[in-house]
Amino acid sequence: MRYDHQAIEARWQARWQAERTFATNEDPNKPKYYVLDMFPYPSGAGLHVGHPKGYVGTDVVARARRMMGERVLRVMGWDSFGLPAERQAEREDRHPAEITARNVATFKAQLERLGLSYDWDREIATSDPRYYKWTQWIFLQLHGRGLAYQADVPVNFCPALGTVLANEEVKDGRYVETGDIVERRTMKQWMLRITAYADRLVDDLEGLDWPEGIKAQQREWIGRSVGAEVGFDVADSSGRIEVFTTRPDTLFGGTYVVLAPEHGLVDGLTLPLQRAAVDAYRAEVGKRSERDRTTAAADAPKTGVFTGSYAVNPVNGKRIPIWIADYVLAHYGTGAVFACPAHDERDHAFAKTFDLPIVEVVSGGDPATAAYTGDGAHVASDFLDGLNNEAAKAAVIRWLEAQSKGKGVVRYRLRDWLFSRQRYWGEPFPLVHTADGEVVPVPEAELPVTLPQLATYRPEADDRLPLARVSSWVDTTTPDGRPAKRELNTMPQWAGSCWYYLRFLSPTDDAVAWRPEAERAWMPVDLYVGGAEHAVLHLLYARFWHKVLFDCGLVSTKEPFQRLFNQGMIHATSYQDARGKYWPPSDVTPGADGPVLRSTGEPVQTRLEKMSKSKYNVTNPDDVCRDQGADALRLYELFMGPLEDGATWDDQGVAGTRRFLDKAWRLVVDPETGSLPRKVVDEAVGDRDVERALHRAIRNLTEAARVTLRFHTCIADLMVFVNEATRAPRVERGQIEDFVKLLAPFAPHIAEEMWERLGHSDGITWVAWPAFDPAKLAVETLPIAVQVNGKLRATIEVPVDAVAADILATAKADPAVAKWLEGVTIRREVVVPGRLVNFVAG
RNA sequence: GGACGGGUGGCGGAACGGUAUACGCGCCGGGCUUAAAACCCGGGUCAUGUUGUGGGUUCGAAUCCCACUCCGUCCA
Repeated sequence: MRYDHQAIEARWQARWQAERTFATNEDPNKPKYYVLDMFPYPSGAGLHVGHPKGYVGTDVVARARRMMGERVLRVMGWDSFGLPAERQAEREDRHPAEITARNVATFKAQLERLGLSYDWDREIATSDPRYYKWTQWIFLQLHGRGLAYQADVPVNFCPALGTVLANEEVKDGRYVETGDIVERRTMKQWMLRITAYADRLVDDLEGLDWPEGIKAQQREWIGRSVGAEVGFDVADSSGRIEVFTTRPDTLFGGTYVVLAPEHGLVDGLTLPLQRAAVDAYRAEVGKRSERDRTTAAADAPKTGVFTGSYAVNPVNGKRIPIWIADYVLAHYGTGAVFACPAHDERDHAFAKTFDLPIVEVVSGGDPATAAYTGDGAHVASDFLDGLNNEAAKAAVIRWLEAQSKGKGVVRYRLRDWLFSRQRYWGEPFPLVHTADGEVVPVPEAELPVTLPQLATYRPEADDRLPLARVSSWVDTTTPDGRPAKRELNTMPQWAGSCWYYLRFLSPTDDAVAWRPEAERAWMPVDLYVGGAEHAVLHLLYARFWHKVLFDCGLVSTKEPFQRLFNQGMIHATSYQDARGKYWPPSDVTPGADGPVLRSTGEPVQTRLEKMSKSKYNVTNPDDVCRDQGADALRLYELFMGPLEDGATWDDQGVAGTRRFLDKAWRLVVDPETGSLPRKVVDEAVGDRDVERALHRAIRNLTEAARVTLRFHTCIADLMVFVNEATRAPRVERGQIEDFVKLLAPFAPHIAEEMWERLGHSDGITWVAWPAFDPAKLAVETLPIAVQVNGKLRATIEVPVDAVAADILATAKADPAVAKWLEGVTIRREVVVPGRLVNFVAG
């Protein structure tokens, strides 16, 4: 009786579905655990084996924790609004909803085949009117709090798509998804005031159990800098230069001012004698990209030109020269800086190059040789003398404000969120516009504002928005009966994913977005797993909405996602010829010096890349499930290495985990008889190796499911158990049962089958997790390494309770050790209990 | 240019101050078999060297510290 993965997997999946095995347990007496996968955008391409890596990891956590007696919320849904479906709809001349439904069905079938223990009764899709009703409702909460506003803003307009894109979607003048050209246009757009929450978005990162790198990226994205805006009067003129600085405490050391070459005041400040040099410099700088200018190393040669004019340092009245230089950028800060070469590296390099004065105002360094940016007592700074950096900053800001020469300001790199798109396949805004320009919210009772049917989704030459084409939809009335037109923009794709984790709490309730008691019962998300590519945008937007909802009293936690974990990407080998064309592996064959094209013998380059259909390096999980089984695939996904690391797909690897399952199967099913092997017995056997292997696995697995998520070593432990149990002449039935329980989170189908064959009829999902017994790891004797001067010379076996003196005596008696101790004086004897002894001799 | 990871057998990785390479892949040899697949067993003794390179701390460093170097990811 061989292990027939297809029959077993089909059978148990059917049974789980029929019995609603994974329906969420809401027993309030159990500890709660909300484990969430970042839900996918259901693309037309379907899943490849890279997608489910995180899902399998969370499934192990969910299944293990259920067995540990916790109530687990484990759900899946679809981020199903978005441009790709709209474009696919154009190509196929079908409705985006139809395309989306088809893609969702494909994704869902693929996920179901993996045996993931989702509570499918809670499935949601952001493009479902029952869902986006509430997205619109949340928008109204933001609107009502003054956090949504319209503004004429320069936007990234993509003519090919007929829509505006967020900054994050544009790189080097092109849409990151398609490579279409993007241009700047000024348009009236909806904005969300995320900047109002900037401080809290930075500060509340503190208590989150997130990877440090992700927190750092969010902080950097928000880019809070605390400093001052300081006015420098232009000498002999009425002009004034506004300067932003994070180091106002060093104002007394300011020896010149630098403007960006593009700064509006430059023309007026340039004296006739300097005109030619300034113009030439500006022309030169114009040729360099901003990227170039900021990338220049701190020690790169500094360039710049004196304008001929002087400014007055507001703190000491000194006349200081005004320069222009490319290291100052026009639209960063105010486009102007005051330079304190003693305490800023770039200013220092600049001052050295042009022989400008360097005045030390913070003690602790040597300004003649390098800028000192650390803390220290201020000197030569009048009323700041003796203060440290922090105190001096506060003091100088107070002084500037009192003198009306400046003020303390906090600047952010973060901009308000451009929230409208000129697309069809997104949430309509629940707003109408009256003829006199009033914006009126649609009453909550009339939500959702559903999308109308359109004949075509293609952008038209007149740049009219898609929704403008349906006048019966556009023309409406305000609640008090005045004629009005509906808002024609739709929301960006980020909208739906900003709050989906809340909808999962009561997904079928049409009366509320989520039930408050369910929110209190489950939030926050205990473990959120997804790709690091969402480090900034999705996670920042969702945190922002969550905080607004918190302020509205609609959620009880400040933050939505307590622990964040990023799974690594799966790569696979791709083959590219000299022209850059990709070839499928079937067209490539090994040659004398590396792989070549089968057809022409032309050499091809191999690279490890992210899986992608266009690179012909995808592996479809359906194929793996068919050939090796979902259980073998699940095991391999996790066995490849640490969950957070990238890994390379290798078909041989799945064969390995499949072999492991075959071997495990034979522990429970005798291939000859089809029943339990004779070696599995009910009485105690007392095989310490088997027992130790089992409890090592229990300990490691328990820890992995609770904390570490280091499942690859757990699988190794399960393999060790199987190897030990296979080798042993007799094994206790209880040990086999415990092993099957441990296997269940990883390979649930085969585990269910084995569990049933062991005589249990009620399924393994809710069976109690095995208890770890440290005594079972105990041994009678221990191998002790014996080192002489740190080098291993022998290994001795001693009783666990041996005292140091006995261990040393045994060690010295060992011939291999004695040889090295002959004729030398032992100066020190190091004994590490249970580990080693080291003789330091000389 | 900056930030964050990371360089360990032929390969993925384990160990994260105490016997470096658990577990798996591949390869080689042997067994079983008429043969193959599957499966099972084995892959070294002593010495020396050895975890990207160089230095430091320590009785002892893959592990901690410093410098360098290379690779990856993100940000500019």
